[in-house]
Amino acid sequence: MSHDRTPAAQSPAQAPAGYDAGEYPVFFVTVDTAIFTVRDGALKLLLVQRQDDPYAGCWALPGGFKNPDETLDEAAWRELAEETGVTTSGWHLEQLGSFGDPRRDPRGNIVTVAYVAFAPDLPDPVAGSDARDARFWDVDDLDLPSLQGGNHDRGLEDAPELAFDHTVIAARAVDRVAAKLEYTTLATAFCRPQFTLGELQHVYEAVWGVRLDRSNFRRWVQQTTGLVRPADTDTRRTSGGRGRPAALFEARSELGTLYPPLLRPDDARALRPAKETR
Amino acid sequence: MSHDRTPAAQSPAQAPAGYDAGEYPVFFVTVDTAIFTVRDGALKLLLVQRQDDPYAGCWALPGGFKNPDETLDEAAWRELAEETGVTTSGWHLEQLGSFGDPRRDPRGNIVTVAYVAFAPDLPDPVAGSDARDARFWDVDDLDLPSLQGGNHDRGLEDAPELAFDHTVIAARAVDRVAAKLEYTTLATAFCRPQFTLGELQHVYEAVWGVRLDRSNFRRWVQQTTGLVRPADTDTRRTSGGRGRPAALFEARSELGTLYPPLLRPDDARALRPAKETR
DNA sequence: GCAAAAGTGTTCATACTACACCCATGC
DNA sequence: GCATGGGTGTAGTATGAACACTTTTGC
Repeated sequence: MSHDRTPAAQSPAQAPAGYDAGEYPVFFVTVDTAIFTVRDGALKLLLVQRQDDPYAGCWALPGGFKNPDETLDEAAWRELAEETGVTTSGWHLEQLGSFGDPRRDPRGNIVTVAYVAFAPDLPDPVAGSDARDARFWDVDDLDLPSLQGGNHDRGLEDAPELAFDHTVIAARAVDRVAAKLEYTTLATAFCRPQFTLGELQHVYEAVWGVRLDRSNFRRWVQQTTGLVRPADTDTRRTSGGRGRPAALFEARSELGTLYPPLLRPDDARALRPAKETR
Repeated sequence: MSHDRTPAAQSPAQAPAGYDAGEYPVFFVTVDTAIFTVRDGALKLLLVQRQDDPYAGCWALPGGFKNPDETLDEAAWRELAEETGVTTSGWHLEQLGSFGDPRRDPRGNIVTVAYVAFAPDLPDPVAGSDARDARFWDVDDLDLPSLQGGNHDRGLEDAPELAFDHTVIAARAVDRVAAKLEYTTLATAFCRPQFTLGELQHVYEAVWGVRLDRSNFRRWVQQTTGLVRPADTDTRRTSGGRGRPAALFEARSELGTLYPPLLRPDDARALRPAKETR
């Protein structure tokens, strides 16, 4: 769904009920979602290649128009389902921020509300009817601007060209993910229902781009309340099939605050932009 | 400005340029801002009392309609200036989130983008033409819902009744403030250009509702890079006029990330809702 | 002198870092 | 056996909490 599909429209584009036309300016409202997953030791972002103008051929975050009879969250869930086939399951989906620059869409005044979603590991996406292609991109292969005015345009060869202001949105989204790993249980959202501590550690390492000490990571996870709980089953091997089989754990709650947090080393803050809205 | 003033409208409320009417649903877009200050050792929130229906007599966050020719940030700054008379100075203003429940406004489909602003200490606000009154409220006197499903309706006597979904927005805003003190330089935004370490500590104590050890706070502030810098002037006494005069400091930058953060004690997390978006 | 707030130092317990070492599996 | 990843322990250091003491002002 990339801004070009007709939503289940029921009301014509007049002024919303309750106001006379002409009283205040009106806007289209869209919802765009940055869907992340961790695969092959790297953080991946789902992008769809646009079929039609504007920005035909460019890559964009999946999104669509808000309906008058749904909340913003519901619109994001609906678009997520349409895009990935996911039934409203245990995924984590949260609002990132809104963007309303009048020049952000050449067609006119469109305010978009950006969301961020986190997926364990996904079957490869299918391109929708309005999309030429759809795939997960390694975020390190995207040419995203640094949030603190650093080096945009790193001279990447195969970096896709992004539509609209989606480079800005994607950069903010990547930053949000990295920041939230520190003080929330978000990392478990990238794992399947049952996971090993090694898999969980790989999430942190992939998102932050660092190596963590296995022993210390273990200790931190287990003494941090509300993060994981041992699964009451047997063990299985993972990570290829080598090594000793690992114990399984499961996430404890939906999304909680961690105390103490796991602060990334400050060199990991430099690589991926640090400041943000949280 | 409380949803009822005509913005500097230039385009009639038809579909935005570039699209045919009827193609997609349209919405009004408003901007509401939670303006905080610290006064008398407590965190205060600016509310205006509505003159007209809906919710006449109720208190609301100051806000207004977005214009078609401005970004969301610009709209928030404009409303902030209209409300407080502040020229676009060094204030900190950031987006909180958007709310688009179709039932949030009885007049119809209005999507609002909420902002949070931080003021050092403000001359008392003047009620606008559309407002019956305007004043700072102690956040502890507001009946805000806990974000983690806790105790709403604490049986406060003089708690004002809030319009629309502004209890939810205000609760999220309070939570955002408390969370951002931990790992950003936000606390300095509540201080005047030059301040003492005691004043800075009072900000933390007021927002978190705790007492901090003076000695440890001092040490933390001074060893944390990028938070404060000594002002090159003489000293002055503060806090009433008692005690030894204190050295003055000034904020170092706009809004930075703190490393290490100053984590509030976990009992302070329970009082004010903890989880949040950052 | 006394109260109040600023400024400095010291102690002690805890938490974090960086390793070293053993275990269980596939090949 | 060997490579690979899981699991446990430990010494040294850094960090943070609690508290004692001194200094400078107003009254």
